[in-house]
Amino acid sequence: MPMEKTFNAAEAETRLYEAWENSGAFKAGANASREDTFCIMIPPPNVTGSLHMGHAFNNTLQDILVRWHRMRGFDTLWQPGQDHAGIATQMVVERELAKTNRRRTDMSRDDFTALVWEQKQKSGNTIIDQLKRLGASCDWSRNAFTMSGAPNAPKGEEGNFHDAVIKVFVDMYRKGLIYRGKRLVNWDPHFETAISDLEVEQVEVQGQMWHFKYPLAGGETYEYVEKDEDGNVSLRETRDYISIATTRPETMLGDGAVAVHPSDERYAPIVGKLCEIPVGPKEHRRLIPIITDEYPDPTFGSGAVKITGAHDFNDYGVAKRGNIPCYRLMDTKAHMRADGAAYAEAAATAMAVAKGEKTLTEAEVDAVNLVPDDLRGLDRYEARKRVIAQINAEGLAVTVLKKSIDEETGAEHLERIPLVEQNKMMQPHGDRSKVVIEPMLTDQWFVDTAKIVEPALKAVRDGMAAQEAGTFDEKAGYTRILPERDAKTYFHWLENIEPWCISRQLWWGHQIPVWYGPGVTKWDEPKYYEHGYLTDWVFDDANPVAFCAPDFETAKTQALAYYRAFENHPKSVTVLKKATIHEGADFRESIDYKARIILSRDPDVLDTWFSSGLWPIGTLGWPEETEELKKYFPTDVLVTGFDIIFFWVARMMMMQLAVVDQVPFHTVYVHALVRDEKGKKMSKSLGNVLDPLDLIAEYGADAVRFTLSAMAAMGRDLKLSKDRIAGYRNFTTKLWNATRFAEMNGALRRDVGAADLPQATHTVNRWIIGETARARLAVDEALTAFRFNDAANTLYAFVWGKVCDWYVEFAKPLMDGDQAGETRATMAWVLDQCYILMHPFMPFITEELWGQTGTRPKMLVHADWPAYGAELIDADADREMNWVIALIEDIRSARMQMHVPAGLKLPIVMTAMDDRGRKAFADNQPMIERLARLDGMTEGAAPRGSVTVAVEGGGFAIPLEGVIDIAEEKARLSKTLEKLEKDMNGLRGRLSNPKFVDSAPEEIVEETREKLSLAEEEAAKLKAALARLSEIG
RNA sequence: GGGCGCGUAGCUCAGCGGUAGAGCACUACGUUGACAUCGUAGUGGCCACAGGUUCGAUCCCUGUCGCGCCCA
Repeated sequence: MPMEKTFNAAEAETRLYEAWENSGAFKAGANASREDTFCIMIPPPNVTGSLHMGHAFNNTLQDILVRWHRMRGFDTLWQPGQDHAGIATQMVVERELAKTNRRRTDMSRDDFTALVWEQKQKSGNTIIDQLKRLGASCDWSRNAFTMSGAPNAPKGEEGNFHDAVIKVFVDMYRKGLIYRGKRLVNWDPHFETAISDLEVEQVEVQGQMWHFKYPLAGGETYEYVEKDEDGNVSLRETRDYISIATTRPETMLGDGAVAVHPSDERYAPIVGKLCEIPVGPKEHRRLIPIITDEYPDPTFGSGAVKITGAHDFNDYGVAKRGNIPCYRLMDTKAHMRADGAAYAEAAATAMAVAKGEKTLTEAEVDAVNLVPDDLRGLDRYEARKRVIAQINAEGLAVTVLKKSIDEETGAEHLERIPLVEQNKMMQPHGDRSKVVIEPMLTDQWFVDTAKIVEPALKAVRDGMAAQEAGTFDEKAGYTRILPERDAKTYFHWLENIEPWCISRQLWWGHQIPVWYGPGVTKWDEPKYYEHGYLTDWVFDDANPVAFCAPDFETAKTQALAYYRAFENHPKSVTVLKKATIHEGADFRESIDYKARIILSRDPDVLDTWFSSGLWPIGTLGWPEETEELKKYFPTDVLVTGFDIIFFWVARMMMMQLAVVDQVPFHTVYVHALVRDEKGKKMSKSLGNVLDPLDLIAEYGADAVRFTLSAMAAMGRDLKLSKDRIAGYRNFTTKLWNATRFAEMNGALRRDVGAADLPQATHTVNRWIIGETARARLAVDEALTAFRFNDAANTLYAFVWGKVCDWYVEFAKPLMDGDQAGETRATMAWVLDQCYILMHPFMPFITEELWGQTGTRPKMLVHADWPAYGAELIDADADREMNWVIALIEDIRSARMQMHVPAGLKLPIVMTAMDDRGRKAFADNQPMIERLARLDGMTEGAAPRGSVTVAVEGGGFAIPLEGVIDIAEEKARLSKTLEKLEKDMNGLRGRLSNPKFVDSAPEEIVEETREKLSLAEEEAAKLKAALARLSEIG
């Protein structure tokens, strides 16, 4: 059955993908013919996600590497999977609940996570199916999930990723690499969870800055002096206050101090004194100290900064340095706190602290609610309004004079109004919730990154050094990041690493394997406790003890050991040594003094990136010593976007090194962003998103893939336009039609086995075999260096520019000559090579052509990648064909410029020619005549009125008496000559410079001389031709 | 403010010490045993600017001007 006229991508893609999958073509180790392994871990997409252009790009590159290695016989694994995307997934389910007016908190945690699992099972396959449409050759039988094997995972979600995550947490905890502490974190009031710095987006907003007066305690006054740049006094007044600027007046309630720069002379007289926070009930106004710190910028605002340690990162630093208490003002929804003792009592406590009469523990400070009773429970923005109103009402706002003119009377009014500056400012927003992040002092778990960062830095330092030195070794245990620029990003981040907050106040995720029991305070002598027991110890609820273990039973064992270690005084009635341990919701409620101890599990879950940080070992079955782990770990290449170098790459490096003491991969290839054709980032709100699936439907997956690879210049964003994709779709059609031509001419390998190299004698055939070898070398070299665009462009130029444009044309007249047999064999071989070399880039059409053109022992996906190289390049054939091509191009060009009708066949006269030229012409005369539209060649002098074609080794004349426009031909020759002479001048200039001849490398000088002599030769011919023309014209 | 980049043909970009390449777009002409999703020919560049190093700079160095991105 003859081939269809074009490739039907939509029909073939599904069919071919199924054929690959059904035959197990993508399974780990499929087609392996050598010991070497090659393993890529997919960057796990969110389980609720769908394929976007970035994924398409990322996975196309991975697939190219994977298919290339698989064809080369490597034992290859492309490990797929998805991550559970804590916040994002929980958000999807909560949004779904909201449709029926339900909330997560209306149900139990287990019921909620069951719903999330349902959602996962509903949407988890979407992205997998999409990746399949792209042609991704992952081993889907090994598909992994970062929550697999979690305690309440439904059937079909078994696996041991959960075990791996928990084991790592426990191990790191025991090694002291994980700790819990009260820290200022980015709090998302919408999701009511902490999020990491990396999940915060800074957004520029129009902000307002209020200026308030903090009166000095006891009505004290001081001389406030301002000086200009020259040191002259520009303002001097007596003040009884210090002026503060703030963008967040509601946080004034939690101020612990006012800070000024130590060098700021304006405030020197009042440093160390107390001032009053100008808000809250008058009778309980709090006093706070004026301190010095390097943080305040004397040139900004008033130079004095209020310090609210619990709600601002900079202030937190100042508070820590100055030992200033951090009073938390808000609850998890960022509403003003409504808990704890009444304001009067809280304010009194805070006063005592400020005066140094009292010190509080961290927990005690946190219990102090300094929100005045009338503001309790309000939203933070509502509270802000009220605070401002109260201060203004009291006349404690800094004011400015404002002039207004009465429109009727024309009278001027001057009034004082509060100073409110309008400033652009950066405000933190949650990248998922889009609400304003509230810095919040909370208990969280942290990875002590400072302790594990060094090996991760060293591995890449070593890898980059080796790369630089050209001694890079994949097995050396270090890692390189390509392009180099991204290694800089990596270093920069890791060298300035902050502790990593890994706890999230979510329900969906790996629950932290820590159980809390009550602390124990032990006395030297037994006392009668309030319940009437005689005892030498008492539980201390405020300071619980943590037991970290993989499961409750183990935690229980630890707890027993812990509690029993408290020796009991012989006189004690209660005996801790006989303590029993139970698991429960809240140990505080369940303690009794017969030492029945309740352990309650930390409700928080781990940051998703903590689990995806273990992706390389976790997907391979760690902590079990699986075959796959032994075989494929460390993996080879990670292909990822630059935007998750911090999120993921750095953390994988740190964690794999910390857990198994090995780098997870030897090479990280970082690619850039796919943008729209105008260079804008694709975003839903801009509406400029190109959906890869639409593009695949329109142009075929091969065209989309090829476009992405052809544009994948390292480290450069790619601007994607449909025109470009259409161009590469045309390329697939070109290959298809070249095959059709071969089919029509019986030049296919039907029923021929492996693609053996044909025995070619004709120059044309020897030449294209050499070109094929060149292409294979270039593709391999490019892919080895991760230069996907070079590889793709090499293939484009070879298939279209060499095979289709020239070889197929040259072959036409050979199809019924003496060399017909070898030409058919060569064409079949060349096309096979095209399919093979193109397959990693365009898997579908090449597999289809492979199948349609012969009965093959294996599918193309498993075809052997060729190993031939320079030995197939025939220098003589090369030279000859290049001469022929140049001649044809020159004749075509001359004809076109002389306006010779395209269909007119012309005779040609060889005016002079060396032996090599004669041979080249004779060998290829039918092709030259056909492609240059010639009709017979004679030798002799150039006839009157002919155009001249100069080639290496000689020249031709094409008689055009009557057709030729002499002026036009003169212009044509002059133009060429002019260009040539310009070149020659440059070359002569260089050669006549003794410094050039002396210091430039010999081969450059030689090359320059050759160029000049060739140019001179051609120029002479052109001049002769011009002279002839002058005679007649 | 700090860091990392980028300014090359109308557009999108390669190249990165030996006087510039591709694709698309554009113009003209279309015939030959696959292909109009095509063929042939052509137009188009002080390689941002100014200095420096070098026999030689689009390429290396310094500065200036524009433009991105990341982190504050």
